[in-house]
Amino acid sequence: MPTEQISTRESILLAAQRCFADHGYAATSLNDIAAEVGIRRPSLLHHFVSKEALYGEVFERSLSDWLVRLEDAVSDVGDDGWALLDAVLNVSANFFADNPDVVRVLRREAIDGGVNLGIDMGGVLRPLFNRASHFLQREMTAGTFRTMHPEYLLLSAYGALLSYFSDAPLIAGLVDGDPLSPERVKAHIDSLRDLYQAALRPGS
Amino acid sequence: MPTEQISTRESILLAAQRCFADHGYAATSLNDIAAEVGIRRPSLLHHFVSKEALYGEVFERSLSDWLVRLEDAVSDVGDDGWALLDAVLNVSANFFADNPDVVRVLRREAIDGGVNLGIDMGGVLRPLFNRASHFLQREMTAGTFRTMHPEYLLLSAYGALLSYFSDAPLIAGLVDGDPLSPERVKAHIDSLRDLYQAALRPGS
DNA sequence: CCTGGCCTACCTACCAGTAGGTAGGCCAGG
DNA sequence: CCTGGCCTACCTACTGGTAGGTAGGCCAGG
Repeated sequence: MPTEQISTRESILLAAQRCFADHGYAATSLNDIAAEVGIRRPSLLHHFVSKEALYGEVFERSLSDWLVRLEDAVSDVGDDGWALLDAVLNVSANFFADNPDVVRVLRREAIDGGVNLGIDMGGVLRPLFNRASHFLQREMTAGTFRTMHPEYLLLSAYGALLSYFSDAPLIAGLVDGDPLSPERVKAHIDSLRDLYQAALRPGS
Repeated sequence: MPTEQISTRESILLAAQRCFADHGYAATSLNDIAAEVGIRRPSLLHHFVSKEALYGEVFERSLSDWLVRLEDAVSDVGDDGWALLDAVLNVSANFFADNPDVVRVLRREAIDGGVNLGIDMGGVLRPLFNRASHFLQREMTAGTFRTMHPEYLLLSAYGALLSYFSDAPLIAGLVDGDPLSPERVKAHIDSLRDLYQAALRPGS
């Protein structure tokens, strides 16, 4: 197997992802990214036609990286509602913990509405959202889950899951120790599972 | 009673809050804010010594507006755990719904870690966080609430509550209708209450 | 009453610095 | 020889911030 040395283009994408995650689109200059890679700005623009194009590629990769991981997880598990829920939680949380830059890029875009650069994040996520919503509805009518409003449940879960990672910089100032350490990430996952199992268990 | 016309300084703060909420600190120019007020940039800098100072004031007001509202709510309600939980949820959600710019400013700062401009958001929130954590712990050992890890529970609730408002631009693309409409906000509050009541009810 | 001085609030004109982006040259490897 | 990848040098647009000036309100002193 060949020693897979990453290309300059790939280095740029990685550096850009980190910068965009740390400081946002506007506060990141192409000089910052180029410096991190170790080249000059015009050389960077040799690989990407514009800052916007570079950002677009970073964002698209971030989103699709998460989605394919999610897709794999739900396809692996059978049709058991609880197992599926657990798989989605586990896969997402571990992915976010391993890729802290991705989640901050996505969150920033979510706040902006994904509109500023012609990115339609809602359009991409909507089918997934509807699918998850219908799944929950089905399991609720089947009696597997307690009946709740599936859309709001989903949005709450999305917020609870994502915020721990996107707001890690703030949370680091609230608790002791690194919130993204394996132990703390596991504790967060366990807590979320416990929360939603208790809330969705039908008896009550 | 005099017709309280707002001062230029106040107009600047309001315009700045909207701009910073919509586009973030770096993507907002003093020209944008000044134009919204209807004055020139140097006139704006007559009222605030620098962009950073202006942002600092906007942020501080945003945070303290929320905190005093919260403080009022918890002081009004007695020592009943469930009522307190409900009050915090209601007051926060309604405040966020009425002040959608505030929550986006705060969320942006949370992602940045509140570090970029010398703002120590964690330091301000930590006492509140600890107080809430101890409250939960007490109620759990007293048997009012089911036993969970209070800190992670708190962080999840924070994320679930806040994200609905901070990510409203994205959510607007996921569901039909304005997520910040009174009906949808009420539905979100009801859903959250239902979720946490089910999760925290001791029997199970 | 009015007049000079001081104040606030605003303006235009300008500064240095930095942004994203382009033109064109150098050079190693195929 | 030519192409890909990198460079320096440059451009225009715009940033936050400053300098200096003006219009008008307030107020004490003559």
